[in-house]
Amino acid sequence: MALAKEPPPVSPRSGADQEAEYRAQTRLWLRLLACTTLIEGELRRRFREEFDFTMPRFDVLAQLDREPSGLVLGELPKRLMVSAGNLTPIVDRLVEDGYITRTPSNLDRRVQIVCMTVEGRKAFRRMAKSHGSWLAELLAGFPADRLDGLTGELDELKGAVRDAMQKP
Amino acid sequence: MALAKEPPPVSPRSGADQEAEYRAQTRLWLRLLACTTLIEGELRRRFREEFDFTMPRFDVLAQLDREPSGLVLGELPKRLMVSAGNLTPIVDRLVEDGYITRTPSNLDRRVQIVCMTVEGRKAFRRMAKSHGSWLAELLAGFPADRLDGLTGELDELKGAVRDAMQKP
DNA sequence: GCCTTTTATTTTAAGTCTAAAACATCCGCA
DNA sequence: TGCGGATGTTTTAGACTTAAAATAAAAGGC
Repeated sequence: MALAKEPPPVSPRSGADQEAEYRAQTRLWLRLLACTTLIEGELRRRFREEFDFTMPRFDVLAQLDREPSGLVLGELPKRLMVSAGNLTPIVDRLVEDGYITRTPSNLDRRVQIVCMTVEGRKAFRRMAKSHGSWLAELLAGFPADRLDGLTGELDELKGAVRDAMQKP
Repeated sequence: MALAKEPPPVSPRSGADQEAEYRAQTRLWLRLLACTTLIEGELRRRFREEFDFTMPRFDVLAQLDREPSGLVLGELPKRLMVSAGNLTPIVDRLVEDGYITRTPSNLDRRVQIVCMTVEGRKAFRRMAKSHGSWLAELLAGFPADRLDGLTGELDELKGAVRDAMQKP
């Protein structure tokens, strides 16, 4: 297995190279953060202005929309990557406002099942439509034929980060 | 002006195509958000565990580190893309803890100038070093020779979004 | 059948964030 | 000089966020 020979492929790496990579990584991170912040801020603003709704609330509805038979409450924190305690007041308010229902399971009284109501589903569809067109408007200037390529790169990035977090 | 002729280059676009682009845009947005959330959460966790510090506080110090002569307070919200009101308590606490100073300008008594203290600078350097190595650790699995390419794509994306937000 | 451990959820404390209102000061202009 | 509008900052009200502690119920070992 051709290993040796050519100029050091990996190990005796110069400090300058290391520094350059650090900087490149930091630049990437800052850009990533800037893009997300920019888009998220604009979407949040429109949600608030148009529907007097917040993104976390919308995110919960989006998950439930895919599950006609409802979802175990504990599944939401995992899917939305937020803490469980965080969801309690959000779900509370969605129930209060009539968008979803929360019913305890008969098999395990610790577990609750949340399910979208008919009105909730209607409201969600309306908001999702706007959400899609806002996104289209914001991303219109980015070439459509490179959307998937960039998504793929980000997928790889996500996988790499997840792996790095897994092992330690 | 050659407008007509060839198979519709832009307008009579099929609904299916439009739908496909919507989906591609949504996928991109979700991936972007997932990557940012993942990395941000991990960095925040480490900041808290290692230094009992938060990222917004670190971000403020990072800005001031680049400005030896200090910065007008009003510049911070712009650079960090957060609201002004948000910074007040953060700056308050950084002053309280001795990392920075806040002095009113003599020319304009509305304006305040914030400046890092010696201890603040020392603490920042220590944290920035860890921050860099954490990032390197998290991004280690992503090919180094594609960092700049991805950063460039994100730059374009950011520009496109900014343009879209400018004109409305 | 108890007792310990695990699992699902809520509560609490502290911090971050925004939008909008309130304050304070400055500037231009008559 | 004094007034009206612009600008810099803080305050307020409301929502989200996490981590950690508390509660409640189930599961498993003995």
